[in-house]
Amino acid sequence: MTDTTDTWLPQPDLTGLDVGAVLQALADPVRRQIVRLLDECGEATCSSLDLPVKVSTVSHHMKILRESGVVSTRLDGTARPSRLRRDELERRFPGLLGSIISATPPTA
Amino acid sequence: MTDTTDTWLPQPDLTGLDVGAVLQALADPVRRQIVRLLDECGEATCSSLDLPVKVSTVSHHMKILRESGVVSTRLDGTARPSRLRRDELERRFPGLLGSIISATPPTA
DNA sequence: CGGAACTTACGAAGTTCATCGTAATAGAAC
DNA sequence: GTTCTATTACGATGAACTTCGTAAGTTCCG
Repeated sequence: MTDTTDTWLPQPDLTGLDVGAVLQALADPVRRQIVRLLDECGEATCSSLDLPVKVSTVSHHMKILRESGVVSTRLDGTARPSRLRRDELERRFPGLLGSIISATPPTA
Repeated sequence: MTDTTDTWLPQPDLTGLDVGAVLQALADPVRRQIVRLLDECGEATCSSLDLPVKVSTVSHHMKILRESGVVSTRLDGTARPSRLRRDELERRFPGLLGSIISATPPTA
């Protein structure tokens, strides 16, 4: 995975990560749920996630997560599977993502 | 310090800390600045902090930080000095506070 | 080519939030 | 007791955010 031949949607690089944007992204409960689900399944599209909001809203949240640097989104036909940027986040904000995931219950 | 004879304003206990409330509290740039300043000076009142907002606004932010469990506020005459709940936050969300503080520049 | 499926951009509605000024409260000092 | 200072509660205002429905753009497949 992480095939370099894949095409990706625009996203900030490691040095461009802003702690304010990341925290604001993770402050929303739906987005934390997305993060938790991606942590479990590895990769998912907006429509494949089981969330209590409409797909267009999930797409909006995924965009915020991507632009803040929390997730990467790959182009695969009409699908846009996203995954966590776990290693990069860990390097930039050690412990942050892990604490949040382990503190986010499945029913939040 | 942390004299048990002191009186404190109401605050959630360790098990009552909600990751959503903490992240929402730390998502605001002014509140992150307060956290950074408290990390430096140890304890401070609303009026003693050098911030680009009015004191009444600082009081509002300090209340949010206190109710989310990020700071403790002690009663000392008319003053209400607050300090970080560093150890408790570290036990509940390991690495979170440190990552945020080190990623929050003095001019944010 | 034509249609179906997936995603997102856009506009709108309702809510939440940051900020301020003012007023009220509580302690300290005289 | 009175006055002064420090803090906070309250109301208002304007911005930002979440959510939705709809429409538009892409890709895949008969």
